[in-house]
Amino acid sequence: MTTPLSHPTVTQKDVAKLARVSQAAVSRWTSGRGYVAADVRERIEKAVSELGYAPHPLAQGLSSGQSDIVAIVMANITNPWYPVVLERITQALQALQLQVLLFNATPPQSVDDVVPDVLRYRVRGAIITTAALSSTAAQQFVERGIPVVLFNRTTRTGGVHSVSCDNTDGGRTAADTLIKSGARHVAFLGGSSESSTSTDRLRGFTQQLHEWDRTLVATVEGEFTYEWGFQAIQKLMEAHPEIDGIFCADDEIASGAMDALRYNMGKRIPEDIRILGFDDHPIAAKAAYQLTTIRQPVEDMIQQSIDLLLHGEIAKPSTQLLKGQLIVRGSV
Amino acid sequence: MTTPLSHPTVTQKDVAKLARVSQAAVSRWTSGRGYVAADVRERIEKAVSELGYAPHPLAQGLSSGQSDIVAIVMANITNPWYPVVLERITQALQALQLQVLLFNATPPQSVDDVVPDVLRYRVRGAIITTAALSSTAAQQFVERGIPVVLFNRTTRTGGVHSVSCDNTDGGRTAADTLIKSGARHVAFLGGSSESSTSTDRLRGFTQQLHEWDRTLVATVEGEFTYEWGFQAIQKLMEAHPEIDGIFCADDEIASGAMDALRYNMGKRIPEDIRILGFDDHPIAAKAAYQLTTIRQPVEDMIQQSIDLLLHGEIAKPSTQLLKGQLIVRGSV
DNA sequence: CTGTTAGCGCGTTCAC
DNA sequence: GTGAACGCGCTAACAG
Repeated sequence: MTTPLSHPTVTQKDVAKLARVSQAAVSRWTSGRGYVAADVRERIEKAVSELGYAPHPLAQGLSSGQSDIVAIVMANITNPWYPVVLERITQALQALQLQVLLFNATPPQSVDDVVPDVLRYRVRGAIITTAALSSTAAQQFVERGIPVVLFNRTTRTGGVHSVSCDNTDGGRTAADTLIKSGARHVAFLGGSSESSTSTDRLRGFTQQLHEWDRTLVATVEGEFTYEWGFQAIQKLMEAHPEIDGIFCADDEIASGAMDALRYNMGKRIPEDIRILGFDDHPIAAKAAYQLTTIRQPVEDMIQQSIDLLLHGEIAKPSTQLLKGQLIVRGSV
Repeated sequence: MTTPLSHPTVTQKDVAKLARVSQAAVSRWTSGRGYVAADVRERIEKAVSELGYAPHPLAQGLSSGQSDIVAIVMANITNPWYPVVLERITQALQALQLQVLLFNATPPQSVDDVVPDVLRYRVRGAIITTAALSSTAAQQFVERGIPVVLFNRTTRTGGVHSVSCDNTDGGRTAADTLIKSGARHVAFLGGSSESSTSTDRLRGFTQQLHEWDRTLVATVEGEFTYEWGFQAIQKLMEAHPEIDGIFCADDEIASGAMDALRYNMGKRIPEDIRILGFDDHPIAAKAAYQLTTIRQPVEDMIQQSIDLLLHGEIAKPSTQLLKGQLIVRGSV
């Protein structure tokens, strides 16, 4: 029995001919929509496996207007938290027979820059894990009926869903944790001041500090990188040597701060100074850091995102806020 | 002046009607192939900008058989070296107006599992950054004329290109570096024994050790993870307490080993024991590790990969081997 | 239940 | 140079 496994492009027409049915019947079979009698189905299935037929998703999309491609717009792939996000998302999507088209929006490129491209592809939906997109860009999606989910970002922009950790609540937890561990003079080492992620965390932190009748000694904002955390902490400590507790907007910043503190300034953690991060990314668990942090519920966030993408109503944008979880290690 | 910016799906036909030319003329204009008179071109361009027309890549692909999508198959996104690879690749590809379709091949899923999917999409080419694919899978690509580049993996499989660091050479450098720094009893902490990456590094290491009249005290192989490095080093040191120099198959393993050595076994690095890694991923530069390592020439590797993808001949598979560079920090 | 017909948006002959 | 006509692989009406 010869197996002509993979000749160049076998189409529905080929299957139809071999099975002696119409091409439309084959289409009904592949799509699962419409009726196909038992004997016809058998002949089709036989032909399909004989020819090694596989539907062409791009052609399917063209005629149905329904793509099975989901766009993911990312900027901070280098920040170790995002790879885990990306990995989980692609896995979840692949399990649903959806494919991931990846768009990079690293600094020279902004989210708005790549929007035209993702639009051109008539994607099924878009997950955006980077700075909030402009309202005009958002509108482009809405007009075309393409669902958008902002991941790890909140927004007031109309028409787009958003899923993120309850950063304000996390900020409060951070304050409690730091104070209870004995910190008396605390500061905040933020990420970008334009990201809701950073500002929300700061807000909750400040609020809760207030509850304890403590005030924030200092706040510095920059970017979500190791390097920035490393530099910023030094200036911060010069200006405010009394600081003995620091809440960092994410674990990357925290790891930079810890390294500067330990290896450049000879501080002990947590004896001299307590450090708290956010995310719980892979590095936080390493023995060299043992960073106490607030873990984002990645799995749930992804599940929600995909749910909204597939079943959410564009007309009623939803904002999901999931609680983070304090992971106690050795840095407080 | 009304700007009907983004009505649902404006096509070549719409442009043609507005410009009072044929749809074929518009097609020639967008593709740049074929002749278009000056006045016609002007009318088209005017209509295009008025309507905000953008070609539909999927339809382009359908009729031309040429896709502008490149598949990237990855497994180890969580290993910090790969995100930087992914970031660079997507940037380079996007600059060329090519889009990235990402496929995840994490353990339950193997490369061969996702091959059918990437095939279905009639992609322009595929870059595979994970375990070598089976020869039957490779053949599927060849039959369809889809160029494949194995990134960071070598192969004897026919029809696929491969770009990687000269791992054998890197292994030799590792031996030299360790020995010159005074190590007398060296061991190798490998990654997966099935990856050419790990075995090539080991081979060069062993060879060069031989040149120095030294033998390898021990070799252990497992996986390219922090956790494995952390555990493996402990067993290794129990069995061979005399070890004072270790070459790790990658920086992830090395960081795990360093942590275990320092925080579980009270060893000093590099005084008591010297550690050498491979890759030069972000963590290696952190103050907490200061890992001496062999940097892979990522930029060049990516450039070569894309070159082969776009201009390489499938009939003559090419194997590129690029030299790594020793980055001296504090761990030897 | 099935086959026929007509598109989806675009590239590509081939006459004019 | 240009446009009419056809086909890429598939879905979605429509009659029968």
